Order: sequence, then structure tokens, then C-alpha cells
Amino acid sequence: MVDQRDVIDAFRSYLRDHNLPVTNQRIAVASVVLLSNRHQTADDIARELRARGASVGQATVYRTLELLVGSGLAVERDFGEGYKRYESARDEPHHEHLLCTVCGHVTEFRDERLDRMTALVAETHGFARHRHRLVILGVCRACQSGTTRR
Amino acid sequence: MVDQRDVIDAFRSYLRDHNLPVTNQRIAVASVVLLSNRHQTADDIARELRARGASVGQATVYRTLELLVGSGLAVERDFGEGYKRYESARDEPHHEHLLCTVCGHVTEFRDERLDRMTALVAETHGFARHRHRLVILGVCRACQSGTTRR
DNA sequence: GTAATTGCAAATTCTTTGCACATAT
DNA sequence: ATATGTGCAAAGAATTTGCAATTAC
Repeated sequence: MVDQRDVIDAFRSYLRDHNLPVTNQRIAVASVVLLSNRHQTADDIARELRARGASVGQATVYRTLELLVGSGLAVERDFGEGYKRYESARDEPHHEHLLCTVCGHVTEFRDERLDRMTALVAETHGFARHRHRLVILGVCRACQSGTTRR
Repeated sequence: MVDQRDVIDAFRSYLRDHNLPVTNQRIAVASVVLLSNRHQTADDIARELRARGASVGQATVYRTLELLVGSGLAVERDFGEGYKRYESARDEPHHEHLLCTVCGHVTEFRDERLDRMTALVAETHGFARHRHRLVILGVCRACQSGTTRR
């Protein structure tokens, strides 16, 4: 699915390079976030860890997520749902998201025109652009056909 | 600036049509939101009302914002800042936003290509598109030149 | 007059933080 | 050994809600 334990090792290296202890909790959280292609909430992650029998306190989940984002191995997303989601960075370039308003499923897509377009618009308005965010809200195929997942 | 009291009257009509009392608080909140072209937070609105000597409880501010959004006269925005913003709908069509990450200033722009592009992408992924949201994050002209406003 | 609103304070939801105990190096 | 992490519970921030007092119609 994803390039196996490599990402976890990358996190281990990151921790060592920053003189931060490699704890079981950190590796457990990293595994859930980095070895998945889903866009999970802090709660999703805590629940998944509990299901795996490796419960981690939610404070630790949040603190580890901060490290993962800081390392560049994970990315934080805010789709305006009232909470944040986290996804593995997977060396992938910037991409946009389709969010199903029924089941919460997220699909990704990439469109280079957006990069150019937003850069141009920003310039027109005198803005120094950092980045942009596009979310398309709708109903996914599964939910349209009644086969709601999740 | 905006088409004067008309919008407020429209809100009065909305309230009457729904058998909802036209209270001073509701009109006060509506005035702050509808007669401005800014993207204000609930707190901005409460503060502005206090400054005008017409303090309104924050619960009432939130409850009135819900009515304003429900009436279609105001629009709710979530730029991922951790709180929501509200702007007057002003009969304007869908538009996108540039958000200054330094001062929080918001500028609007419209680009029809986005409508087509997002519709096409959604279709490609089997999504029934409702709407989309694009935010360009950067630093506005004023903040770049050190003339930070707000 | 009566039903609906208002404002306060308490409750909620997501996230962060303080601190005694536990753990990695 | 010792600095750092962990978990719990309390604290925060934005928003919502219950309820007695108040107001619109």
C-alpha cells in the first residue's frame, strides 16, 4: 500500500537527529498515521490504537502528531469540519481534496493549473502567496448509491 | 458602501415571514454583519456591538448569526483559523478568498474557471458536487511593507 | 397575556498544558 | 543516572444549550 516501514524508520531517524527518545507510543502513533492513506482525526488515531491493543493517551497522540507534522512526514488538514485531520505526506506533491459531506470520505487529486492560477491571482492582489487550499464538497459515489461506507 | 438599509429590511421581512420576533438585538447584529464588507468573527461582532453601546450577549450573537445564514443574507466561512467568520451575502455570486496570515485581512476574487474545473474533477471521481472552497494563504501588501493593519 | 427571546452560566467539543510517575538512552 | 516522555485531569478556546427573567406582538 505505502512504502512499508521506511517511513517509520524515517521518523525514528528524525527523532534521533533531534535527540528525542524513540518511544513505543511515538512509533505506534506514527504507524497509524504514516502507514495509512486515510485522512484521520486525532480521535480516529486514538481509537485505532486502542483497537490494536496499544492504547496511547490522547495528549500523547496530539504531541506526536505535532512531531510528525514538524518532521514533514505527515500533513495536517482542516476541512472546516470543526477538527483537524492528518495524512501521511508520502513524498507526494501538493494536492487537493474532495470531501464527502455524508460519510466524510476523502479523495485526492492533483491539478497543476491551480498552482499557476492561484499564484497569478495572488500577484494581482498584491499578496505574497504561501500556499492554497481547495476542497470540493459533495457526495461520493458510495453514498449516492446508498452504500454508505465508514 | 453596501445597499443601505435594504438588507436590514430584508432581514426584518425574513423574521416576520417566519413568525419570529423582530428584536433590537437581532437588528443590531444584522446591522453589524450585513452593512459591512468585512469577514467578521462572532467575537468581532460582539465587540463592535459593545463599542456601539448596544451590547448583545454572545449566545444571542451566535443564535442571530444562525438566522442570518439561514436567511441567505449572510454567509459563514471557515478558513481553518479555529473559528468561523461571517460576511454579508450582498447578492454576490460565489467567490474565493485570499487570507493574509499575518493580519487576517481577507480579499475576495472570482474565477469562473474554478467552477468548471471543480465540476469536472468531481465528476471524474464520481462525486456529486455541492460546492467548493478555495483559500489562498499569503501575506497582503500592507503586511509585506510593514504597514500591518488591524 | 402568552409564546418566544435574551443573557447568564454551565455544558460541549477539540486541543493544549501542568505535574507526578514512568521510560529511553 | 537523568533528562525526557507519558497519562491523567484540569485548563483553554469557540460554540451551544438550559433556564429564569424579559420582551415582542
